[in-house]
Amino acid sequence: MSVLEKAAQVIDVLNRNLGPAKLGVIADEVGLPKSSAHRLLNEMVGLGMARRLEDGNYTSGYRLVQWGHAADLALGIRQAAEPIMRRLSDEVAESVHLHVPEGNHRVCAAGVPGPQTLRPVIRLGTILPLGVGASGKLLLAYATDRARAEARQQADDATEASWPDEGQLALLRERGWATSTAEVESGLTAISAAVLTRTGEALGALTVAGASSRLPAERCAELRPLVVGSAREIARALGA
Amino acid sequence: MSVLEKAAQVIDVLNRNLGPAKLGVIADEVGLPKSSAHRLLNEMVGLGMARRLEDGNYTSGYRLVQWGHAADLALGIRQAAEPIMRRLSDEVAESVHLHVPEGNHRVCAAGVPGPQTLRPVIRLGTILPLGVGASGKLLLAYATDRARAEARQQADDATEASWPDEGQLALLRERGWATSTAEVESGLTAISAAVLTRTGEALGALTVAGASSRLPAERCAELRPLVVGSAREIARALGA
DNA sequence: AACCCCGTTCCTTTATCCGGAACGTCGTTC
DNA sequence: GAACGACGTTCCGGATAAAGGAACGGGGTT
Repeated sequence: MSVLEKAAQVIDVLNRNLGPAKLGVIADEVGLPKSSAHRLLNEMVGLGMARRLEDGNYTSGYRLVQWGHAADLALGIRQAAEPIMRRLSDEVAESVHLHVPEGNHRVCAAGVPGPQTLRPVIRLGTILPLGVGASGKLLLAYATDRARAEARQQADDATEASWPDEGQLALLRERGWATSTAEVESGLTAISAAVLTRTGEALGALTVAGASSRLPAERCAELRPLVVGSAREIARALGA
Repeated sequence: MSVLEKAAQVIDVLNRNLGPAKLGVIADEVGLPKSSAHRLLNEMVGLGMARRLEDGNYTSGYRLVQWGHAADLALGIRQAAEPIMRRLSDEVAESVHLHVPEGNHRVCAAGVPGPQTLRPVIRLGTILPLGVGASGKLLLAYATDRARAEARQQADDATEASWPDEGQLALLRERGWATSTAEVESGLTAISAAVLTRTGEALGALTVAGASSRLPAERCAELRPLVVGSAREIARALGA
């Protein structure tokens, strides 16, 4: 295993615990001998990827924030989309996500938490499969044949069983929106609208998601035009 | 030179250009033979640190966004401080920064851009020296003797010449605020207030910065209580 | 068609990384 | 207060991954 991969795992551990972690714990979780973990962490501290607190524990370093911020700017999407998403979130009083396609999966590129206590947690950069959930199916409909085939291959049995056929995908492409209930998780309902370029490619999928009890069919129908409208607005803001 | 360091440099190049970069350019800037750069980038793409676009160019990957976001949460400061900073920025119509001490320098931990076209650029994670600028001097005043000595050693000649003596530092500690004009850059004025724990340690320095022409002495005096008040509020929000 | 610029692959040398073992240091227990 | 245990740190020879020169492929240009 390469150093880079190990470093990535260490960072993941540091971030997962959302708090300082001891050397031993890190070494354990990554599956490294203490001495190796020690050497690696020392180097990472030197490069600013990690920090060492006075009490000896390790945490994420400023360099990660720097990189993330810069990468955000490079992607650009977040800056353009978040104001619009925030407004939508206020209007519908639910959490709003934006997923972008990336190879044969999708990545969370922006998110605004809703006012509810029970709400989907937003974690930027999280990878989710195509084909699952409202935005998953929607992005699948716009994906290349190759990405679609790969995504299907990676799907688990349950997902594979309910895989949308060509007709359904064509319908989704025509409408530009999708809904899902209990696909990603039981109790979770989502309404998703495509953010399209002028040429009809999908830049991303804008999604309102919340507890199913708060989002029955009629409420979804109410929300749908708002989601579709905001998605169009984001597309415009991106110059598409 | 270690792989990790090279990877960090590659990421910096990817972020600096704020746009896709070609293999050759990256290899060049990092000072690596093409074949080595190629191998490294391939691995980074595999780990999600970089992405390859259809046209063959490389960009930052989603993993960086993920890490940055998580590191932000881990630090916690930004979440607590930004709403207060946004309000302050609205009130004073200038850019607002928050710097935290880290070893013998300071790091930009949060920022809200002001409405002006001519305004200091905010780049999270940027490292600045102690002792220079309003927040630099302020944080220097609260720094440990060791950090102070190290910072002084690293200072350039001009900075060294105007290095604050013990008396000045004591004054800054007593007041809890500082101003600077043309210290970091000519034409740039800043007013900074310390964010303190209950025990009197500095968690950070809150700074309003803008063009000197918009911030003459009397305007600074006007702004000062607002900055100090917001800094106190952030301290309270952080549970200090 | 010939050329050139880039990216890609290959392969051996080399330098880096690995991790067990031994050591220090602090806090805990008897 | 001595012995123990947990945890971090240092060291060093062997294992391994990284390096980069060289040769190849392919798309665009003169």
